[in-house]
Amino acid sequence: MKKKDAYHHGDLRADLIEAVRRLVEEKGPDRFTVADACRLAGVSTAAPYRHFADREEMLLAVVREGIRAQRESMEAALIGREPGSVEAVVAIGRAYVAYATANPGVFRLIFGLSRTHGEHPDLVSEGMRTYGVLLGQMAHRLGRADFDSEVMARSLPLWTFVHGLSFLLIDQKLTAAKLPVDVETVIRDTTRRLLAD
Amino acid sequence: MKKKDAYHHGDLRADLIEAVRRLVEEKGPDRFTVADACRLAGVSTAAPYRHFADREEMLLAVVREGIRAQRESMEAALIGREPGSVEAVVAIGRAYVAYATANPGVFRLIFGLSRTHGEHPDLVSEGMRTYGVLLGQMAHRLGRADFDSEVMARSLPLWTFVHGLSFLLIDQKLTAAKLPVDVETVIRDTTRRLLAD
DNA sequence: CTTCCAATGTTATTGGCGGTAACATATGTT
DNA sequence: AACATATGTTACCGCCAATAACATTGGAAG
Repeated sequence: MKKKDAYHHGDLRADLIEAVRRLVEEKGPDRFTVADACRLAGVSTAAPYRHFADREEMLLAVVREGIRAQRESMEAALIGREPGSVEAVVAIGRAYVAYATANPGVFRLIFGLSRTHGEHPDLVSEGMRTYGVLLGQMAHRLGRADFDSEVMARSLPLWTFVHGLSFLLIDQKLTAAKLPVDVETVIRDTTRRLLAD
Repeated sequence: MKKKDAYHHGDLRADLIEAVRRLVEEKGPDRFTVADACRLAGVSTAAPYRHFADREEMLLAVVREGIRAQRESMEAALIGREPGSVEAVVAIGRAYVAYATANPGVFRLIFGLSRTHGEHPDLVSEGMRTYGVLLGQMAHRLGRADFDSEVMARSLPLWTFVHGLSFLLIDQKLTAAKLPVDVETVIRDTTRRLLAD
C-alpha cells in the first residue's frame, strides 16, 4: 500500500543506506557521521530523522543488509557442490572470509555494535539463518535430520575459525606483522582437519 | 630524570588511562568520551592534552596495556606445563579467550582500531610478541629451532580459532542465538584436532 | 631560602555533530 | 479543488574534541 520512499528525493531512505555503507567502508564504522551521509545524499542534516530514529538505526540498516549479503554469497558458493562434502564446507568458509575482506567496514559493524544486537531479535534470527547454512551442510554430512548437539559441536569450531581468520585479515594483523598467509590453503587445510573423523 | 607524572594531581596520566579503560569496558570503545574520562579523574576537559595528543592516543595507551596484560596471562598459564604439549597449547588458548571475555571492551579496542595499528610499529611488535607465545610452543612441539613456515602454518589456525571464539563470545552471538557452548570443551577438542599429526 | 623556569592544570572559546522543533512543500485522495 | 499526511528545511540546543590564553605548582640554580 504505502511505498514510503518515492517522494521528494526519489528514495532517500535507500540512498542514505547506501551512503552510510560507503562511508562505513571508507572511514570505518566509528568515524561515520550522519552529517557526512547527508552531504553524500545531498539533503539537510535533519532529513534522515524522517526515516531513521537515530544514527544507530542507520547503521543497523546497513548491518541487516550486510548479514543478508554475506549469507547469499555463502549460499551461492554451494551451488553445484555435493551437499555435505568437504568442498561444500570449504566453499562456505571461503565465501564468509571473502565477504569480510571485501567489506571490512560492514563486517566489523555487523560484529561490533553487538551490545545492541541482543536487543534486536530480527538481527539475531538473521544471524542464525547465516549460521544455518553451515549447520545444514554439517547435518547432511553427519546424516542427521535436525541440528542436534553433535552437529552443533562440529560446526562451531569451523565458524569460529573463519570468523577469526576474517578479523585477523581485515585488521591487518597478519600483513602488518609480515606474516604471509595463503588464505585459500589455510581455509582448505583447516577445514579438512576440523571435518576429519 | 623526568617522572612526567607526579605533579599537581599525583599521577594524572596513569589515572586517565585507568579511567579510559573503565569507560571502554562500561560503555564500549565507541561510546567512550574524553569528557567522561576527565570527570572520572576529576580534572578539566583540557587536562588530558598535556599527556596525550588526542582522544586516539588515550585509547592507544589502553591498547598497549591490554596487549601486554593478555600476553602475560598467556605466559602465566604456561607455568608448570610441559613445553609443546597439548595441555600447554590449550592453556594458552584458554587464557586468550578468558582475557577477551573478562575485558571485552579492551579486546574489541585492540582489534578494532586497527586502521591505525599499522601506523604504530610498537603495537605491531607487541602483538607479534603475543603471537610468539604460541609460536614458541609450536616450535618446541615440532622440534624446530626457529619459526619456520611449518611452525607458522600449524599455529595460524589455532590463533584464528581462539580469536574467532573470543569475538563470538563477547559479541554474544552464541548466547543471543541460544547456542549453549562449553568453552573449555570446545577449546580442548578443537586444539587437539588442530594439533593432530 | 629565594628566584625563576618548565611542567601541569583551568577557563574561555571554536567548530562540528546528533538530535528536536517549528516551519515549508509536495503528494495523492476525496 | 482542498485537505491531511508524508517528506524536507531552517533554526536551534547541548555535548564533545581540541586549542589558546592564563594560572599555579614543583624543583633546580643561585
